[in-house]
Amino acid sequence: MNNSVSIKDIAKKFKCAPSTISRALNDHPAINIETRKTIQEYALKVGYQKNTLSLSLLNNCSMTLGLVLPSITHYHESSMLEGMEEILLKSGYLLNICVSNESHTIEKEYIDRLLANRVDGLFISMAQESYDQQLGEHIDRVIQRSLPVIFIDRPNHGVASDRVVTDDYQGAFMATKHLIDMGCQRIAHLHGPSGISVSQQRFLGYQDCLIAHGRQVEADLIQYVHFSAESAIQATRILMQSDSKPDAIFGVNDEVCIAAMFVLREMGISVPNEVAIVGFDDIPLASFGHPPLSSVSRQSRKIGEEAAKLFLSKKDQKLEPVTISLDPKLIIRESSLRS
Amino acid sequence: MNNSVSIKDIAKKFKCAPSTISRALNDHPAINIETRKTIQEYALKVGYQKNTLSLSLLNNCSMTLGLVLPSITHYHESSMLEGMEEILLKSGYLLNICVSNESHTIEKEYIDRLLANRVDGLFISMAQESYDQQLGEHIDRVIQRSLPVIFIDRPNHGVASDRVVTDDYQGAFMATKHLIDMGCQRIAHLHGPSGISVSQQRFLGYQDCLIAHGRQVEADLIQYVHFSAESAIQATRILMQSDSKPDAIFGVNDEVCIAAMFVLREMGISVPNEVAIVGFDDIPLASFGHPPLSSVSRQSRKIGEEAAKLFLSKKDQKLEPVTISLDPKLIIRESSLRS
DNA sequence: CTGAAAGCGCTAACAG
DNA sequence: CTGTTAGCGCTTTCAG
Repeated sequence: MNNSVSIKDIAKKFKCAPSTISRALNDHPAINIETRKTIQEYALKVGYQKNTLSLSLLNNCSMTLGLVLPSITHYHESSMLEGMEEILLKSGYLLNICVSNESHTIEKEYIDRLLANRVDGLFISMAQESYDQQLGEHIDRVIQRSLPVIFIDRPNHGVASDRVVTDDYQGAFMATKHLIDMGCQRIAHLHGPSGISVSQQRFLGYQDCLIAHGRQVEADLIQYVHFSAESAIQATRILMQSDSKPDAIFGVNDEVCIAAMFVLREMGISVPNEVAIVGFDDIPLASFGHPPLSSVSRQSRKIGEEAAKLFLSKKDQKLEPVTISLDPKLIIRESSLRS
Repeated sequence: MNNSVSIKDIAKKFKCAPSTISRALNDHPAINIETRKTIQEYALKVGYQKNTLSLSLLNNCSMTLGLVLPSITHYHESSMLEGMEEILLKSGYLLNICVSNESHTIEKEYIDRLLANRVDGLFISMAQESYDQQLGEHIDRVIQRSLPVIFIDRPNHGVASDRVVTDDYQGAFMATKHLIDMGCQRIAHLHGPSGISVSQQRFLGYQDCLIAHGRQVEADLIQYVHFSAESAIQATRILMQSDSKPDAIFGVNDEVCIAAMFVLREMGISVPNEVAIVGFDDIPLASFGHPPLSSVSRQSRKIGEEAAKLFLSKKDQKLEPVTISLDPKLIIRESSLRS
């Protein structure tokens, strides 16, 4: 399957030692400048491509990184990936992407493969299953190898480790505060899947803000959803059909809020006047909702950039674990603007 | 950086040859079953992890693939990626992802890196720049190495090669036909970036359908956009402020249509009665638009699955180049339903 | 049943 | 300025 030409092949052609070719190709000053040129040209002509695998073996460094994510179809994740790519492109790294689909088994399998391929570092947003069942030994194993591991969004069960996150708690607090400021009295929450840090933090921010303003956290006002729009349909209906209807909804992400607005429209309930809405993530389509959706931006792309930079700064010198926490930004649009 | 234990280390511990350890770890029947067990247990205990790089070097096969995409933040791309992952997970492959950001230079750089890392195959959706400037030698070089290359969505300048695509032409034709059937007289098109196959095919389907129904293709009814929602704002305004307003819009993707509906709402123009709309891609949020957006589904996830399967079927036996063309599906929702 | 040796592609130390 | 040699981690003949 592989027709590739090696340094030895070139050496034969020039009737010299492989090391000479190696040096010439690497522009080693000890080699006659003329010879260097000739060899380089020939290499180019025959399409010589350095085999990095051999170097990885030699130098114990593969210039390859692993990224393990529960999914990739949400804007936040793919945008983060683009941020990482941008930084890593310049540093010569290649990124192995692995989608765990929230499964612990798959996550473990992928991590094994990444280790076998000797990635130089690992970025991971843990699968819900791993998180739920407190299964962390597969990752501890990686850390014990003193391989840099950087957690994204979801932490590693409180174990001190490098992390890049948005302050979800603060973002949720800000969103809830904003709804209170708008005069909303009964603020509901579309709660993300339990066990996931992102869901928990957003709920806590919501809860603490209510409490800080002398409000109750009412069980009726909380409905559990997944991160998909579909999952919010039923939840929103239940919310609005209850005896104690909310006059605001803070959703765990934008998708569920867009679905909620859809249901409200169907029910003839006006947004923001009867029900004000704030989402999370600030996906590009948020501003084109009906009405435009207020949302907490978590700077997805920047998370990726920061994670990549953190790795680059860590790879040489071992330092204490660092948590980079980005500030969320509340983007106020019509869906929560009451006059 | 790498504390990893090698087969040699284990051999020392057991005072035997590395080859014995290798065999034991691979469950070679020639090794005493007892010894095998003991060695395997020890390996597990000390966290031995096979170094796949050495095998790649040995077997000329890295179990690693490359995926080069112009971007990853659109649902179509990330969903396709998930489809690929699902298939490749079972076959033991790891996927290197590279986002070219439509730049030829970056694309080339990434392909070089992938080749240097000896990927066993390459999936690519060409950057617009490469496409525009007919720059294909970087990819021809890959093909000449007889490395399997599978084109996704965007073909390789008509050169026969393995491809997985949705039939964009047919999808556009169906969408346009549907608008005609709904009684629309002046069907506008939000045309994607020129030079990109996807844009061209969708335009051609639109054009040919109009012609097939005795309509004219009017320049006034065509506005160029990018694949982002923002880009459609201005385009839609121009369309609706012209002397010859359209009564339907077929957009190159769902994002631009959602933005178009937003502008129409602002202008007080009703959808679908004054202007009917059909998009492309059927993103998850399409059904939650106001009104729900009709769209042509291109089976994004399936494209990824088919591409992965195609690679797996090709890797052993060399066969003639194959084009897998998936049928698009028109999903009719309110945005185009006239009574 | 187990060991020794060669080799995948490359570089770097050491000689010439 | 260039060649020789060893070795990264592993498997696989070929011998014992």
